[in-house]
Amino acid sequence: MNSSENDIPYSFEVTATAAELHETHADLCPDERSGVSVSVAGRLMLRRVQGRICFGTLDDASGRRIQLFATQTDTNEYRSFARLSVGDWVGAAGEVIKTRRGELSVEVSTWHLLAEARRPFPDKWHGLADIDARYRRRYVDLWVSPESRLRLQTRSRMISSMRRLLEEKGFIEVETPMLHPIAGGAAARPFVTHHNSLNCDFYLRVAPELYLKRLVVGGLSKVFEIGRVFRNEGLSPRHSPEFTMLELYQAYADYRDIMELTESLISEVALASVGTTEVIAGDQILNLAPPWRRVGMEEVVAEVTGCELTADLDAAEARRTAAKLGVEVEAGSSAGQVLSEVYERVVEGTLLGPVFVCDFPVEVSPLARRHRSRAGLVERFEAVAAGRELANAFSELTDPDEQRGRFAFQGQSAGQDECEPATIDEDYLSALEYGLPPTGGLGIGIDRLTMLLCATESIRDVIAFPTLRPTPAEEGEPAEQRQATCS
RNA sequence: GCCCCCGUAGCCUAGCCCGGUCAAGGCAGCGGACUUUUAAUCCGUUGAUCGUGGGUUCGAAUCCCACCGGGGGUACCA
Repeated sequence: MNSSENDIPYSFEVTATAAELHETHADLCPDERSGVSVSVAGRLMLRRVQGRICFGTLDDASGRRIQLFATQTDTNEYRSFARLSVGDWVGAAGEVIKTRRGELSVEVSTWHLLAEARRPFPDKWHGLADIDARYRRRYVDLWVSPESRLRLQTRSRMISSMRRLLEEKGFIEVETPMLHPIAGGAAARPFVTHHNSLNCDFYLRVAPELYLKRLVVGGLSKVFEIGRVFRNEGLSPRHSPEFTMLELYQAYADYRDIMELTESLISEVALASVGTTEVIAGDQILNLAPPWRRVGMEEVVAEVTGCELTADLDAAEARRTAAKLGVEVEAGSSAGQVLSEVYERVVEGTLLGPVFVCDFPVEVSPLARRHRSRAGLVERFEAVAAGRELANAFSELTDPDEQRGRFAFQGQSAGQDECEPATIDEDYLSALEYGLPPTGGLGIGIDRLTMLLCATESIRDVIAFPTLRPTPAEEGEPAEQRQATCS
């Protein structure tokens, strides 16, 4: 089609969606007319010209499609209509009818081209098979692959129900900095960026944890944040350099309270977003309805491996047990580190769940409070479903002196890696010195939860625009030049 | 970072293993027929230096090397 912008209207009044029409006119019989006039708009996905009549399939992203029925006698500009391309945006007005073959349709009397698809759409039947193209040109993928659109819709419903549930429970949503002078709250390699007028480097946050707990010190006793965090590490079907986390903190609560909160939150979010607590995990089905099983890490490791491996074991003996199980550990590893390593390597992946794996070794949990009765462990749990970590939570460590000691210990091990800034967050310690009440904290990976609810295996499927290597065209002019023109 | 696999017209694929009328088919596009189609159908037709660059060879989509992009695995990831 040859169209100029002059031919395109500035607005178009839509009076019905395809989904609404299918609902309202479900009882129309074949070859029956409704007498109702509507106007619809969307993308033309198929077109069948039959001489003096023409059928088109309109997709308006409402979840259903509606057929457009045009005839030479009744349709304005019929000849042009019959020449529309697959992918063109069309607004059409006319009576709702059912064709002789029983397909609900809008019999087009007037119509407008709303946007021309100048680039050809992918194969109407096969769609986009090239995975790279699906991620790089998601705007095409969303039309061609309904399941892609569905996943983003599910994600949206999930997050909005999560907000609603937390607000109902008295939590307030807050926003903490993304630019951190010190990358804290998780042991991940950060992205570094530079602020020109302050002339200093910042790290993109790897977790909001330390700032959220500062707010609890400040008296905001139930806070949560849903936001992006950034980790400069490898990509995989389960890891994206930027991903979305929910973190929440509740004063006066311990990790047992947080378990109850977690299982109710996740099961209700599942109900609200996919309508069921049963989700498919490979060839199995798991049920997210509470209560979830609670089991100690030491117990679940014994259960799965048949080996007694506890945090208070002699370190050398623990390492021998790991070797027997085929798990490589570093030479000087403590029993707690070995326990955690064996759990992650051989146990976690086998757990269908949902299950709370509780009481982690203190060495791998620098921000969690010591267990009230078990030596060498902390009050921490991970929620596991389909062999993957869904949530991580603990009774927060509130003692500033012990926190300083834990940071120092982490600094020693992190110091071996020259890329890891091992700076201690003195301001956070000072916040603790002003007093953090007993607090329970929780982190949920939103992308992983979406994957579980959508039964998909790749994190890229639940992120609209996943991180990819830029194409040469996207890299554009060199950074130095850009900086010079901006400053 | 390392290992394995993939890259053919706008889209989906065949050909690659055993180099030589192999650059093929379908959809889309373009021209034509058609008043009830559902990936409409029928007739005709345009379109690809086979990811890029080297090499081997009389001859390479096909074999070799490097690079680019992607996928999977692995490593890093309190």
